[in-house]
Amino acid sequence: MTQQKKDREEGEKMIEEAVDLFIQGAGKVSGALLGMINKVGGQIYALLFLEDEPLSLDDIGERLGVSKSNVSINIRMLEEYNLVRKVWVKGSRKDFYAAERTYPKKVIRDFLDKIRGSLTDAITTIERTRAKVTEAKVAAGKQDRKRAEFILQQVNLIGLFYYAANKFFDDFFAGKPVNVELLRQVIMNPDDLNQTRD
Amino acid sequence: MTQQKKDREEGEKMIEEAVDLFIQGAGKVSGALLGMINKVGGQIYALLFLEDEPLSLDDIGERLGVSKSNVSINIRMLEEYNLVRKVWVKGSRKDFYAAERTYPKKVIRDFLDKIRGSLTDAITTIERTRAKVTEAKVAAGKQDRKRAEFILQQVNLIGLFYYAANKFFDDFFAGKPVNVELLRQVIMNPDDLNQTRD
DNA sequence: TAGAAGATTCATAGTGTCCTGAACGTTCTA
DNA sequence: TAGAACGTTCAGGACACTATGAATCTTCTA
Repeated sequence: MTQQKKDREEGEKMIEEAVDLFIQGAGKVSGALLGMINKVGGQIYALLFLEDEPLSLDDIGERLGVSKSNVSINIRMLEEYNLVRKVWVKGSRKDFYAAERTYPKKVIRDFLDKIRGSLTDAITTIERTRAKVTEAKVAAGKQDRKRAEFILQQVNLIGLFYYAANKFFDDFFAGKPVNVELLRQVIMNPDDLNQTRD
Repeated sequence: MTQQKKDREEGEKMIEEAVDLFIQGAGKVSGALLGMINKVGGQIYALLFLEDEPLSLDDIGERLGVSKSNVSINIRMLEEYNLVRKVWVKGSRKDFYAAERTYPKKVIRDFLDKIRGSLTDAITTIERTRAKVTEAKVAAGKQDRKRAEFILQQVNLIGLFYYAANKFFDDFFAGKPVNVELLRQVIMNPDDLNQTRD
């Protein structure tokens, strides 16, 4: 075997190792994020993303060391997320899949939407609580009225953050200029702002 | 019983219902977020947050309908997050707890830090993959060199987003002005940017 | 110093998610 | 039309997370 041929084989091996690295990383990150895509889902996407040619379920399962049924389920999820599309390959009865190249757009938007959903939930809760306490205050005796006041004050305090965060997302998605200062002020302590100045 | 007294009792009942509402919402939101604080943890914090006086483990467990051991474990977690502090109450041997009023600052920062951690992981993976493929390209034969090129192109593509997101967070925490446009461009489709203009 | 009061730890059980191989249904082809 | 080639579904098992009551540990006090 010539030295050149040895080099070529070494090169191929290294490429596959690099892909493995990428797949592994993708699995880790997907698994960590808000329960949208699980580890194997992320790995499948990563594999297809680095693959020029579409792959079959068997290809994917074999490459990732994962059962075909698992691949089947996860790839359907990826399809629903529009992260992957079925591709027809001439002369084969198998289904082949290729990665959509718009990865971040879709996933990240869904990720942000999920956070937004939590913010909306929080604000709804805040509003409802405020309304109910305000109503109760009217009927309440002196003692309870004081308690109601305190609760309202606390609820308003917590509202500060959620409204700021919500406004940030709204503006961001609406394409408006966003005011980060509002959020920064609510999140950071003044100390932190000073000490991180460079 | 006078009408006034009835009103007062009604008022007190409504206030407690409002607090329940708030607790319920807090549990839901906590449970949904990145596995930092679980449902009961969120509920405990919510309860203490609306309570003027500090509460004991027994108080909390009874109010939330949850075992004392559960409260014990969760409150320790809240203490570690600096969301709650132990308070000494004259004349009692029990531990009492009160909510820190700095809620959003700490939790939200940890939340963002967790996202940042994922971004860092992703970027590390991207860098490593890039390095390895680049190295492999040298030794590779013509065929593999093409594959290496393709992989590099793909990795760079995905890097676009992660670098933009990472820069956003860095600038945000450093107190620098942030450029949201970069992120917007990577996440949004041009269509979306147009159609959401108001 | 016994035991009461309080907090924590532990073994156990419930729950949800994920993965697998086997069973199944469908479509093609010899 | 039998059977091969596929993809999907399903029952069961592994695992992580959470909640519970009992057991344990610690501190106070009668």
